[in-house]
Amino acid sequence: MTKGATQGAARRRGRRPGGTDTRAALIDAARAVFIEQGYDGATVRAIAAKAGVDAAMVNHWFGSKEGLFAEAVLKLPFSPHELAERLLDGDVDNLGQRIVRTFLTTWDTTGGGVFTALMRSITSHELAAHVLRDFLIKHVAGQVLKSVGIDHHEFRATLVASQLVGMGMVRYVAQFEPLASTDVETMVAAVAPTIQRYLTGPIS
Amino acid sequence: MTKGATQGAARRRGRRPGGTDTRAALIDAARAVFIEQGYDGATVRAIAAKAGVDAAMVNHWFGSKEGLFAEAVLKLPFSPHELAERLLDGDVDNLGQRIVRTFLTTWDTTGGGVFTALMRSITSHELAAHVLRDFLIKHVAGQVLKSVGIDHHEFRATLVASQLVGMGMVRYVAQFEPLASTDVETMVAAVAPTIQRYLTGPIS
DNA sequence: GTCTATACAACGATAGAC
DNA sequence: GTCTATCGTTGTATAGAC
Repeated sequence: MTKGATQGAARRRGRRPGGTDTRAALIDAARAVFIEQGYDGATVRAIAAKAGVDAAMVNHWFGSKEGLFAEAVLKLPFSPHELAERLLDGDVDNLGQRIVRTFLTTWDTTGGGVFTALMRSITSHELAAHVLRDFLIKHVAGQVLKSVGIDHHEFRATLVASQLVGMGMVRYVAQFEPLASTDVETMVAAVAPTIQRYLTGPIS
Repeated sequence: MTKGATQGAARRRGRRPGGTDTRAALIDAARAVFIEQGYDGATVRAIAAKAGVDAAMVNHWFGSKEGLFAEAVLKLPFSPHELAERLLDGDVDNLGQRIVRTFLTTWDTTGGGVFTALMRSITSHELAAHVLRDFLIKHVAGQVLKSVGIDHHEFRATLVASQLVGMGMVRYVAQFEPLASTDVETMVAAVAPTIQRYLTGPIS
């Protein structure tokens, strides 16, 4: 659209003059459209149109729609190493609070639409669930729980994930009130004890 | 819908002999296919084939695919009153346990695919989220929490929902191990205290 | 001159509508 | 059944960078 899809006359064939980065434009457009429409709802043509290029460019640069999806949506907007470090910076007894607070502020500021897109991808595209699982378990949960150093750390990790995912589903996707509009600190007070118990408390 | 007036004598041609109810057969088939494939994945043709009728019948009876979806999926064969009664049959101190156990045994026996379908509908179909929310909050959560009789019952209800939805997402949709394979009683031991605190404990 | 990023046309499949 | 629209994808000619 604003990207200069058709600048007055018909788009010219051939290589564009220097500086344009079709690949990056496609990733930006794909992120937006996948977020809005979901994997199946997003069409290659719509993404290409938003990027101001031809649909064939998707196959040229990413091989397929699925390749573009992997590049655009599954490359999350945060560094797992940074995240783990930030969570571990402090007392283990407050880890639950930091996790809930970080989770909510992160997704609140990104608008929640990204989280919805992620859930939509997971529910409709088996590949996404697998990739996300490996990513989370290996790079975030693994690092954090190794530092906590306690038994059943894999089970505890999935328990933590369950409460966080559910909180995101209710807050961002389904938007059940009043939870969807509850301020972050109230949420921390309510949910952090749950996370803390899953991390370091008795679970059986 | 756009039916009713046209189901008289004008539709004689091709009508099946005695007793068969194409409309009901379509709803049954649609329920199964929508559950299995999600809204986008379910095709009108597949539904019609399962019902043993022509695809044109969908348009005839329900106007469109979306009309059929509304009739089939959003009217679940589900008794909220029964559910609420079953949950309330016992001590309030064990309510968390009963909720987790009922949730898991219900969805475990239906295979988990149904839960996935529900989440898929919610994430991809805004209408479904609204209808489901009203349904749950009004008929199930409302009744249960009124009996518990405590402050902030709406907030508590959404907190409970968040843990249950998240547990289902991890167990049935994303299938994160080991939670996905953990037996029901171990899950109850781990998660019930969370639910119980959301219901009757301090949350702020 | 060579390479390649690009646009365009068209294909086969498949959907919902009529 | 047929029609029409649209999907993801592929083949190919070409404009421009190097």
